Parts: sequence; structure tokens; C-alpha cells
Amino acid sequence: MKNKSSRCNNCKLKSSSVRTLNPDETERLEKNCTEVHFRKGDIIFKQNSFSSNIIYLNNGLAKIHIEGPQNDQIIKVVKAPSYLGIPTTLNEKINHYSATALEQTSVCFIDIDVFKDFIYKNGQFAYELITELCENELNSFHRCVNRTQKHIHGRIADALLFFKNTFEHNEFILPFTRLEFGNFVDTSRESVSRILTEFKNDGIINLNGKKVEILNEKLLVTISNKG
Amino acid sequence: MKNKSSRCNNCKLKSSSVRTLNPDETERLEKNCTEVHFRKGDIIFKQNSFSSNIIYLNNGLAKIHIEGPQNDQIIKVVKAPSYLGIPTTLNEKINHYSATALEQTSVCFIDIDVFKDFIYKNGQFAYELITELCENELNSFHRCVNRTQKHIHGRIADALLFFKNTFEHNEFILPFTRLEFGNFVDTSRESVSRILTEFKNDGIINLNGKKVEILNEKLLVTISNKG
DNA sequence: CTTATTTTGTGATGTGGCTCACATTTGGTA
DNA sequence: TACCAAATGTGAGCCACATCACAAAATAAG
Repeated sequence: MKNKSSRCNNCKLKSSSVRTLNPDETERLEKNCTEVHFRKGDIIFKQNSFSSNIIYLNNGLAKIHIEGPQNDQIIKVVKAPSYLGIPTTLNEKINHYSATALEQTSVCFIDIDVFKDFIYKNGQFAYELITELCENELNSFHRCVNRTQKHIHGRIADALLFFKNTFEHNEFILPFTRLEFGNFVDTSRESVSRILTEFKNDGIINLNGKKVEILNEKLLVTISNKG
Repeated sequence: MKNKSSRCNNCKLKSSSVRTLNPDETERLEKNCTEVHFRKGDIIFKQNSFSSNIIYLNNGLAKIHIEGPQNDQIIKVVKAPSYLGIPTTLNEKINHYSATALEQTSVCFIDIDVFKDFIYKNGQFAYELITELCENELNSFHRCVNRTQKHIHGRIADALLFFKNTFEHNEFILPFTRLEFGNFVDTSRESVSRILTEFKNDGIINLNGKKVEILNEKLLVTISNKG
């Protein structure tokens, strides 16, 4: 599905790097950008496959995941608007991780050469991009420390708080199966089940299938902090 | 210790981003860059402290580490030449992690505004920087997956192979105490001891204090892969 | 609506690696 | 050279979580 020319101007409202483009550049972006829709569960791009596009999550929710030696590991959950694929495609053309839609999602595929050209010729664009990459790296570090040092209760509490923040609501539908939840917090499917019902029995959350309501956020924060 | 003007030209041999600077820019870099020497164990910069410099590891070996909820965690070991501090200082002025010298080390502190100016005005400089940041993020991802999914034997095997590669030699001096080694591979001091002597008894390595010689690299690779 | 398939809950059991405790070695320093 | 502090080795016990096994529930397919 080709984009309409209004689309990239629309993006200027959202992306701090695209916002720096002048009208000529924006027009050039529009001509070299394709918008594609994905349904829940669709693979947006796949680890080890070939790609020569910058991939921008325009709308919806996606997971970034890598095949580990044991399981698939969900590195992070990304909410639009955000780039999905910069670190994957800028150097080599191989995707080093996969991205999968967690709900109805729309994604822009941007020609990599046009993108490179913006970096070369528009310093502010480059700067905004660098800023975003720096933030990503920091977040990576902290996520990694949390994953390796907290106990499961803490990590699941973390995850629940994360969803509360991304959905900006105390009540939300988990975009995960229990297995995926396990891959997100590095545990087994079974432990996720057990701990969620435990949280429910302790009155910390309401739980009905994938529907979660956070009742005692303070306690969740405590659990998250104490590990 | 102020740099001599030959220094930054020397750097042009090493850093792919600095290599893109023209003579004028290089001179400007030289005027806004201070070289400092550190001894083993010295803190180069400290988490939560204030900094308005880009920090470039010119010579030597350093560790990047973050205080986790339980332990200090060594995120990575960086060998010169490489930036140490881009993600820390570009947005905010607060260091989100610490860096400590693992041996005699020399470090350049570069004024952040000059650096920003290069990004704005020299597209190739920006591009090289973005490339490096992308690589960092990918490496972060893979390190994190390995840390969380491999068993200790695999992670220690990984670490030994890492040192073999960074020192480019089968025999090397571990730049770590056992405790630091534990912080690097997310285990206790005791487990590091036990597994290293186990590897020694199995004829995989020679071990004498901090001196390690890898005798059976193939087996180490197998151990690393099977987890 | 019925049947097949995937997802989920929960008990029982096993174990990797942490923690604690203490002996020993190494290295730094007066 | 002697002393003190930090770093290391090794055994014993314990516990958080994984794994296994199966039943129930929810979803998808036909």
C-alpha cells in the first residue's frame, strides 16, 4: 500500500528527526517511503533476513525479539511512533533481530539511501537520530541489569508497570500469551501463571485471562525494587 | 595533562569518525580536547556524576559498569580505541554508568559542544558515529541474551574466548579479580573459582592466579554454544 | 455446533548455583 | 621482614525456579 503524500507530513508531528526535514526533503521522503499494515501476530521483519529499508513503526505495538540459545527472547516492546530497525540495517543489510506486530500496526519502509543522505546533509536530523540511539543504548543497559539481577517477582512487577505506562491506563489487555510474557521476563510459562495468580490472590491486581487491572501500584513498585 | 597538537592527528589513524574531520576541524578538536592518564583501578567517570565531555578511550582497557539492585554489574569491557561515554553525555549531562581503568590507560575528554558541532556540520562524521552506535546496540542485545540464557559454564567459556580475542593471544593475564569476573558473567565469586579450576582439571585451560592459557579452544566454543 | 488445537493452571519433583563459613594464599605496606 | 588486608579455594546446605505431567479452558477451524 503506497503512502499518500499527506502521510509524511503527518509524521512530522511525531518523529523528532523527521521534524527537522525541510519541505523538499519531506517530499523526497514521501517518494521513497512505503506504508504497510500488519495484523496481530504478523512478522514485520525476521532475524537473518535481508533488508535495505529503515523501518519506522507508525502506529500500533510491536515486539523486538532474538532467538537465543534456549528460547526466543523478547528484547523489548515498542510503541509507535518509533524506529524499529535502525541498528539492523544501517551497516549491513541483515536483520539481527525480528520484529512482530502485537496488534493492528502500520509501518513505514524507508529507502536506506535516502535516509543516509539525510544524515549526511541535514545535521539536525543526524543529531536527533544520535540522541535516539543513545537513549536506546542506555535503556538496553538498564533492561539487561534488571533482567539478570532481579528475581521473577520483581521482573513481572516491572513488566506490569511497563504496560501500565505504555497504555497509560490501570486496566489493559496483555498483548502477550503467558509464553510470550515468559520470554519477555526470562521465565517459564508456568512461573508467569503462578506469579500472576499469586498477585491476584494478594489483591495487587485483578486478573481475567489477558485482562489486567492494577489495584496496588505502590506495592508493585516495592516488589520491583526489592528484586 | 594537556594534549600536544600531534595527538589528535594521531587519533585520525584510529577513530573512523575523527578520520573524517578536515584539517581545520582537527585543529579545533585539538584545542578542545584534554588527554588524561589513569592507572589500574582508577575511576574514569562515575555513575550519577555530572559530565559535559565526550570521553574517548585512547589507549588501554576499561570496564563499563552499572550499580544493579544486587551487585555492581560489568556491562562490557572496552579496548582502545573507542568512545566510552557517548550515550552518557549527549542528551543529559549525567553519567548513567561508570567507567574504570583495568590497566594503565589514556583517555581524551572532548568538549561536548565542539562534538555536537561536528555532528551538525560534518555529515560523514555523524554517519560514522551512528554506525558505531548501531553496532553497540546490537552487541548489547546479544550480550544480554547470552547473559540471561546461558548457564554459568557457557558464560565463563564466553568470557575466556572474549579475552583471547581482545588480547589476540592464547595466554593472557585476566584483568579481573574473581569477584569482578563474577560481576562480568553474573555469578558469584565462588562459582568463578570453582568453574575455572574445573576447566583446569579438565585440561581446557592452564591456570595460575590471574594467568590463563587456553589449551582447548574448540571445547570452550562447544561449552559456550551448548550453554 | 462440533472438533481440533492452542493456551492456561497447578501440583510434584529435581537441581543449578547461591549463600554461608572458614581455611589459605597473595599482595601491599610499614 | 613481618604484619595486615584483600583475594581466593572449597565444602555443606538450601532455595528459587525449571521441568515434567496432566487437566481444564479458551480459541480456531471445519
